[in-house]
Amino acid sequence: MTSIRERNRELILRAASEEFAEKGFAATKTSDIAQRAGLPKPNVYYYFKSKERLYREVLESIIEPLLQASSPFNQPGQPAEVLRAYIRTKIRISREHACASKVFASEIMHGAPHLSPERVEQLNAQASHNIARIQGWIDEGLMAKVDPSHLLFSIWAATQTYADFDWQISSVTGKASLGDTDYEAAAETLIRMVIKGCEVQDDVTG
Amino acid sequence: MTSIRERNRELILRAASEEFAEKGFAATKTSDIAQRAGLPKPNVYYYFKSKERLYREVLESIIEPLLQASSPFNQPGQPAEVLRAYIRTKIRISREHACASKVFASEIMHGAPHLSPERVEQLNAQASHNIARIQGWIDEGLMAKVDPSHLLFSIWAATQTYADFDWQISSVTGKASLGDTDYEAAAETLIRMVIKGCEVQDDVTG
DNA sequence: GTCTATATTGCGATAGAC
DNA sequence: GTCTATCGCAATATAGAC
Repeated sequence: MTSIRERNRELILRAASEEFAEKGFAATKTSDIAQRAGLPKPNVYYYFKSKERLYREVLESIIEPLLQASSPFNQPGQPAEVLRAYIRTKIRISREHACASKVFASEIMHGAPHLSPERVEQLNAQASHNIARIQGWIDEGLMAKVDPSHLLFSIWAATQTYADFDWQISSVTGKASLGDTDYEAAAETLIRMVIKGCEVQDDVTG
Repeated sequence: MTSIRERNRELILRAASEEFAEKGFAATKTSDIAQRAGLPKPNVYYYFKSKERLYREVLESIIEPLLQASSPFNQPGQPAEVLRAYIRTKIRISREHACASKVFASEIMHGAPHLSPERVEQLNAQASHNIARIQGWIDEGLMAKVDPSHLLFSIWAATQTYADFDWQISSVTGKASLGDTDYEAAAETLIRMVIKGCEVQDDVTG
């Protein structure tokens, strides 16, 4: 059973994600969020104390999926399998959590002023773990000697870009929005660059 | 001879680039720009009519370098040469025009509301040209059949990321700022992924 | 719990002295 | 051409009726 409270909170959170993603934190008006949610403005303040706390909740909503995306790195598996799964998951997040993803990117771009040190530490720890795992593969001779950090940065950038720069991608491709086949092509292209480009040992492609 | 006028304009433009890059358009206060430039606030309005016009000038300052970056695609050359030169130039822009680059990214992320249709058209035309050139190489059998658009998006993302997400990169690597060797490693890693990953014909790496 | 009507503040922009 | 002092407005936040 979903109470009115839960329902309204959900409506506001969704509207806020969209508004913050479109215009950024500072440029977004709480009245616009309320309007998009179909509720009067004071409700926004009633459910979420302030614009900033609402923003923090939107931000928080993307962290869990983001950490989850690294799960392939936390399980046993061949390098090619792990990297493939990771890239596919990252692209899926860009697609399914496009708004929150964009809000997160904008936050990071401006030095993460609203992100708690704990969260930052958590994300960094996962990143360090992934980098170490890649370095391990290199040491075992399972892939070429590339810089693991820069490899990871490239994967982040290339997957995030489908959420962050959707406007540019639409503008260049002429498509209003990307479909299944586009995301499939995006994943294929990046996976190829990583697996072949880094000579990752792989039973499928050699 | 540089007049006071030119000098002050330059000071304000530089300060504005930094402020806009750090906080985004809406969150930036003209008083902060003035303070950073070491000038009183009304001077900002005297030289640049409004906050928005100042912002547009900052934005404009990155377009020329950005279009310039595609020059390898506008000259004859082997695929590997062109791609290598392009990637190196894009990374250099991320480094040398870090602030304006970030402002541009933020603008694009929010749907380019301040960018003139002419500029958008210009950038899209160049992008289309680059994509067509890559497709040409594929048709000639000079590289593997990858999706040229997605390849280009990946290159944009992976090179821009060093400007846009500098905070994250510092945070993960633990370095306050990247040096020559870091940018060199970044370029090497990406070039490898593109050339090897897309099986671009190349006399050097085969 | 919900919403109308209002308080408050902070910032973009300018008038006018030098 | 430059800067001090101030206006006006827009947007966050709330008091208080229902």
